[in-house]
Amino acid sequence: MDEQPRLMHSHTGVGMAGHPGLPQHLEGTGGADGDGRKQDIGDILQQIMTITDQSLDEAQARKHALNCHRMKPALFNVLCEIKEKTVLSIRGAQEEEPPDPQLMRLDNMLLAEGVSGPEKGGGSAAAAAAAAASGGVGADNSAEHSDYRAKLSQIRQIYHTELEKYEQACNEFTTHVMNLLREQSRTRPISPKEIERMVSIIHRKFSSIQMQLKQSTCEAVMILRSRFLDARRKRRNFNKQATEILNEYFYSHLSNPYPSEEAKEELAKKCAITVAQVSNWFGNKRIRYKKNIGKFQEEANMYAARTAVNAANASSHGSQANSPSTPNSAGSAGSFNMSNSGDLFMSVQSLNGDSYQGAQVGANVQSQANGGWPDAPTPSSVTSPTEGPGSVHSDTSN
DNA sequence: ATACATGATTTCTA
DNA sequence: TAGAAATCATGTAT
Repeated sequence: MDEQPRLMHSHTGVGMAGHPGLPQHLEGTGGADGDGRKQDIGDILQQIMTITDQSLDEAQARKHALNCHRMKPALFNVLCEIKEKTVLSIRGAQEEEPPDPQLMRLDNMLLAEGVSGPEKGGGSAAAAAAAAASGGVGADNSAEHSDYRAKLSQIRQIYHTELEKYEQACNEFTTHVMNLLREQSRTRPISPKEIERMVSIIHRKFSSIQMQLKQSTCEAVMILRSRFLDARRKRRNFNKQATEILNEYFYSHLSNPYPSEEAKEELAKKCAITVAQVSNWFGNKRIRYKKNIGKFQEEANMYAARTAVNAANASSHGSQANSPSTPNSAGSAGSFNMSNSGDLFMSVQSLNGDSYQGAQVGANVQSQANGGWPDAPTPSSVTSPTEGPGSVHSDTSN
């Protein structure tokens, strides 16, 4: 650092502070030694022009020589003048960029997903929100959530280290360029504004890289979300017990398989699923049963038989006077009222008749099924829509 | 690989 | 707004 870099100040004019006694006008130095000076300037320019062709050491040496050359201040002034004249065109390129809407969107999303926000909390909050939206399934849900959170924090960590890396690289590069410019300002005039501009260009470049990082982070989060939190994707079949409970209710209320709100809650509790899932299940079951009764006959028989056994046990144990409530659950008796006795009776019948053949019992169940459905399909075999111990039609049409 | 089963979602209707 | 119907997307058995 033998010499301070001399930055060009706007409109400083040709008289540079660091160069007292400079010739104000080169062209004014005519006469005898004019030719000599022209020759000198020609040399300098030639050296400048060829400086890039030389090796680094050579160039360094040449640079030093140029810096020490007696004509150097004069050349510097000429460059200053030229710069003064061309600075307008540079200024034209300067513009204030508005905040990029896409970048803002990415930032917002990363913030919302808890990737770029304050340490923890954000992520778990987002996960909880998403879980609530997807209608969680209780136990195994929390495991998936911790998995989700772990993955999210992994993304978060990668994002932050990458971001830091980019920022560091950006700073390093900026200081490097600024040093370079300062260094160059010894031989050519550089205004602070130019440096500022250069820095902003560098920052723009790096911010576009950052944007790519943000973009890919967003994508990763979206993929993670859809993979872990989209209810459809992570559909799990209910466990056997839950399905049995639901089926038992369905087939023992076949004449009116529309559980009340309380009944749904009860079922949801027993099955460890949500009320909405119970509603879904009954919706699906009703429509699928109705669409293809034949296919469900075996199942219907099975549950009817099971219900019958339960009922038989119940009646043989206690007094049979007021037993016809819920077949298998005392707790839910209150809401399961209508048509229970009919179902039960039928089931018992079919069992007692020791003809536990799919077709026969199926016919029983089916005849029952028409009872209360708003628009149940009426299979030709079914004749008695009300109750049907006697209406066994041996429907085997499947 | 395929077909079927099944829970969830969407759209429509009364 | 609950439920029917159609559809989607995944789970599972073959």
